[in-house]
Order: sequence, then C-alpha cells, then structure tokens
Amino acid sequence: MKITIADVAQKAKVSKTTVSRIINGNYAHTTEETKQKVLRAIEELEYRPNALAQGLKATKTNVIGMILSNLKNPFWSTVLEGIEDTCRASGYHLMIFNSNENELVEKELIKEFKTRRVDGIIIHPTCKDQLIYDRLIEEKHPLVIINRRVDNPMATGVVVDNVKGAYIAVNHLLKYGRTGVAVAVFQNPYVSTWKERVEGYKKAMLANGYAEEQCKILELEEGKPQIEPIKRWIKRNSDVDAIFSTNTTVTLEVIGALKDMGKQIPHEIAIVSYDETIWSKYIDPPLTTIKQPGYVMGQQAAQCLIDQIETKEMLEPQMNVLVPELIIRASCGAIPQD
Amino acid sequence: MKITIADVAQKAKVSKTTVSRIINGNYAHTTEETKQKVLRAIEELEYRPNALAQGLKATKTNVIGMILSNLKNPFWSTVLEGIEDTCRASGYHLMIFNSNENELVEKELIKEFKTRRVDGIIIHPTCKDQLIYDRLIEEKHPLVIINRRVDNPMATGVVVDNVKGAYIAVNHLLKYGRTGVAVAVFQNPYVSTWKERVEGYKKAMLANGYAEEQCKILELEEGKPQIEPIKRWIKRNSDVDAIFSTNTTVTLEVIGALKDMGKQIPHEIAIVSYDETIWSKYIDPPLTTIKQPGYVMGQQAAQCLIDQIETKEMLEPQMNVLVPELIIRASCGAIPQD
DNA sequence: CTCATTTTAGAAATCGTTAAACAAAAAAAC
DNA sequence: GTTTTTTTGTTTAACGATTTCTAAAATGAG
Repeated sequence: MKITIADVAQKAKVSKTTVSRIINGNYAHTTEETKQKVLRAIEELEYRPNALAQGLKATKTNVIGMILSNLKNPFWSTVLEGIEDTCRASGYHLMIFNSNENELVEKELIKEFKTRRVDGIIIHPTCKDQLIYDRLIEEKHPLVIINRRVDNPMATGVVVDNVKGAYIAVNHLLKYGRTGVAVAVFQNPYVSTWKERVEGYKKAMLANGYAEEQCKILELEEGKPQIEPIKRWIKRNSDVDAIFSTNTTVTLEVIGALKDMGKQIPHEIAIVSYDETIWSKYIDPPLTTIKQPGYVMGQQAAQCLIDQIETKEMLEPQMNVLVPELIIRASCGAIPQD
Repeated sequence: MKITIADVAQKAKVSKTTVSRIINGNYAHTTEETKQKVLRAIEELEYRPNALAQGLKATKTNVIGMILSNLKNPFWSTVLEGIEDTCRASGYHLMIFNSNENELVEKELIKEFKTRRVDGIIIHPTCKDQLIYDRLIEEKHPLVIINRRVDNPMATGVVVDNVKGAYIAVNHLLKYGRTGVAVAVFQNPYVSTWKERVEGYKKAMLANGYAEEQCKILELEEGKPQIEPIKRWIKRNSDVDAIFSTNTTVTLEVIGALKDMGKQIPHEIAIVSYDETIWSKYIDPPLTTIKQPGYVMGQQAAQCLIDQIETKEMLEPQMNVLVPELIIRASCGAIPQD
C-alpha cells in the first residue's frame, strides 16, 4: 500500500494542508515544533509525493519530451549529454522517444507528449508535413527544433551551419589538390541537413572555379547496404579522386566499397567525412572529419526550452547557428604548401 | 485553455461517464447514436485525455523507467532498440535516466521513478550498496536488472555470459599461437562484468596450461586518458604479445598506445576486443571482437518486466543468460591449421 | 480587561479522469 | 395491465496533492 499525504498527516496529528506546506518549504504558517513532527513522520513512513497528483494540480510535470530520429547515430549521445546536464541543473527530467525517421510515428509521439502534459518538447524533425510544427508553434507550446531546420520562421531552434561545414570540407579536398570531388549523400529531399551539405559542396565547387555541371552527386538509399551501388557508381565515374561523405553511415559504406575495390585512401580517393566520433582517428586511414559541437547544441536547446517554459510572456523566436570545425587526418591530410 | 472530458460531454450533451466509457472502448452501455455524437465532439474539440489524471486514478502510467550508466557506449543504442520495440508493442513508453556510473545519482533516480509512479524499472546497476536492489525486490516493485549482476538471488534480469565471452576471446588468442596474453580492464571491483571477464581470462589461461602467476592484468583508471599508463605497462611487460581488451573504451586506449609505440597489430601484439560495433571492421587493423546480443537483451528485459507488471501473482525470479559470439578479423585472425 | 491584529492550523474545493451506485426509460414476461 | 428485466445514462465519490477560505489561539494596544 502506497503512503499518501493523508497517512503522514495522521501520523503527525496535523492536517494534510500543514504537511503539504512543509513539503513545499512554506514554513511561514508553522511552528518549529510541528515542522519537526511532520518531517519525522515523512522520514519514518518514507513518504514520497505522487508526481501525478502534483502534476495534475499544478499543470506542470517537470518533464521535457525529446523526439529523436535515430538513437544509433553516436552524435546524439553527445547532444543528449548536453541536454541532460542542463535539464538536471534546472530540475527537469527527460523523456526520450524515437521516431525512427518515420513521419507517422513522430506525429503519434507528439500527441503522446501532449497527453502526458510534458512541459516542453525538443524535436529532431523528420516530417515533410510542416503543419505539425506550425500547429505546435501556434499553440505556443514550448518547443525547440534541433539539428534540422523547419520552414516556420517563428520556430526556435539550434542548428549547425551545414553549408559552412560542407564548404570547409570540400574546400579542403580541393586545396589538397583534388580535381574530381564528389559528394555522397542520402537521397531525401526533405532533410534540411542533407540539402544544406550538398549546397555547401556546390558552393565550394563554384568558388573554386568549377561549373554546376561538374558537380558529382552520389545519391544513396537509406536503410539498406549501399556498397554495391557505390562500387558501380565509382566505376562509372572514373575521374572521381575525392569524396565528401555527408554522414557517418555513408562514410562507412563508402570506405567499405573502396576497400572492396582495392582503392587506396587517400592516394586514389581522398575522403572527408561529416561527424567526428571516438572512432574517427582509429579508422584505416584515420579520418579527416567535420566535427559538430554536439554537447553545446544540447545545452543550448535545453536552455532555450527551459526559458520558454519558465517565462510567462512569449519569447522572441531565435535560431542559434553553431559552427562546425575541420579535423585533419590522413584520409585527406594537410594541404601541401607550394 | 485545455480541453477536458467535461467540455466534450457538454458539447455532445451527455455525461462525463458516457464519454469516458466511449474513450475506453466500453460500448456496452451506449447506443450507436450517442457513440457517434461523442466521437464527433472528441474529433472537433481535438480532445486528448490527460494522462496524469488517468494515471492518478488507475495507479498505472504505462511508463517504464530505465536507468543506464553511460549512454555513450554504443552498445546501449542496440539494447535500447530492443527495449523500445518491445515496449511499443505492448503500449508502454520509456523514460530513460542516466546515472553516469554514479551511485548517489542512481539512488536519486530510483526515488524519482517511484515518485513518478512508473510501472516498472530496468536498471543497469552501478551501486556497490546492494541494499537498494534488495529493497525494490522486497517491495515487489517490478524490476529487471540488465547486463550486470546483483547479489540478490531473487532478482530477475538478463545478462550475457561474460566468463564465456572472455574465455572464447582468450582461447582464440592462445590458439592463434600467442604465449604472453594479457587482459586490459577498468579497475572497479564492484562491476560484475569486469570481474567476470577477468575470470574468463584466467579460466582460459589455466585451461591452456598456464599458472595463476602467469596471468597479466593491466588495470586502467576510468574517466581519464590511459595511453601513457598503458605504454609504461607494456614497456615493463615486454613478453606480452597479445591483449584481450574488455570493452570499447579500453580498446581505443590500447590501440592508441600501441600506435604511439609503433607496435604492429597483430604481428607484435594481437588484440581481441569486447563489444562489436559498426566501426569494428573499419579500424586499422579490423578488430576481432566478442559480439553481445544487445537487441535480444533489450527485448528480453522489456518482456520480463512487462510480464511482471501485467501478472497479478508474483513471478518466479529468472536470470536469462545470453551467449556472446566471436567475430574474427585481422587484429587476431584465423587460427593457423597445423 | 477588552478589542484588534497577527500567527498558526484546518476544512473544503479543486485539478481531470474513472467506477460504483443509482435512476429512468424501454422491452419483455406473466 | 402490472411486474420484472434489460438497456441506457447520470450522479457521486474516489485518486493524491495544493490552495483558498475560514477559524481558533496568541499577542499587542489602549
């Protein structure tokens, strides 16, 4: 049988009101003596208030809902760390749901969060149908969009400058002396990060004197092995001597294909990969990567959300843009000085 | 203003009870006509029941709490997938907390879960103080221990046979022809997995004719770079020609140290590493690993817990033991046939 | 010593939902 | 045509906490 506030009240021979006041640090209406009596009763009965009842009364749960699309990507564990640390510091707890990049699931999960009356939501969006986000924003539901962009200009969020990241990566490949630089990317026109990284690729190509038609885009299908398609593509495009790979999964597929074909990295084909991981420097060859500030991203997202929750008036929408960083290793080493 | 069941009742011109019955699929007491009226009202008002109120009334939240110790270890994303899929199939949602291997934090998080009235808890235990687990078990709180063992024989859980995994790994190194096999492990006598892996190491050594004194244990400190300590240790123990590394983090440190020293893997020192990851085969050299069935582990843990939650009588405690698997790659290749 | 004021504590209403008990109307049985 | 049964729906009381309003005791002023 669960201990309730009434049990504590009875044991301490006071009213529920008094117990409630003491729990919530409202000692103005109590003598030291009753306070001690009540605290002792709480201690002895090991009373813990029922968060459901508290939440119901206060319409506040101290829970933040997070929807991410793919827990497997190790990038998220860093982001989550930032979110968790920030939440903990302000007394919030995190409820993490996984949409698996599935639009329908994401919609269901948002409903579930509403049902559970979470105080705010952080979303890594997968939906093409932007209406869902519009609705949340319109309802003034505390919301932070993370990593990917949504159309609504009133959205608050934290993203990384993917155009810039891609630009740095491709520029490095070109300055390294490569003339046939391709980009490998998952084929999904609705994901802003992929779009931006291809955009950054093109921007760097044009800035280095290449024409739009000289851009080589290797589009891959998500969710199944891509080694064979990649091999076929590379055979068809024999002038490719460098690949900018737009995420970790793609990178592994590309490396797998190149090893299969016996291609030397970086001698025959150089690689720069998006996302730095603990493994990057131990790969054969060690990978040159674009490192995103995941922890900071998490921190900022959580803090934005908490500010929204705890501020009465509507906050100005803000879009924090973080800057990625190039980490140079053997898969496309230092730029030769001439 | 939030829509409540009373608003729906008013709009459909019926009582709250009727609405409640229809929401919960209890149509025995309603005509088709009222049912349609109510459903239409729910639709129009976009009514969503308040899970807090429901949970309060039913003393059931459909939430499962999970405490893990380190989200960064990619092994957990696989386990979580298994847990999530199983939970979703039975209508449960997951609340994930992170203890960061901190005993005090873990205790707090358990309290938090009790406060929030989660239906059950899955714990990856970090506590030396086993009393906490004893208490939960005694209180018949639905609980599943995952990956690590606790002392209490009444605990239900899912673990991998670490003694066996380590035995297979070390045996492989010995059969490969190595005579100076060491084990690299984090120094923490309270973590059952580490203990068992060292035990499996010793068992394999003894079974292959080595004496207890010939066992070489490289103990590492968690949480700080260990490359220098490893280098010093290897210099002191020049007869070491193989290392069984007991987890991913340790493996990276060991490889880092060996590369620093210019040691050839596997020619000078062969490696078998615990935990298969998506990266393992792309490392230089590709790693021979012990693969744990993470997804199944998650599935079984979640299913055990749900069974406990949904069964009225007390279930027999059960400890599922899963079997790990050796994946052979270049860091300690196929056993030479003679 | 009386009346006003402050301090301390309690009773009752409330949050949104569900379930048991109850009432009314309709259908069936005699 | 009355009684019994069935169907349909409502009233009311929980669930466990908080908070407003109210009351009693203690203190102080005159």
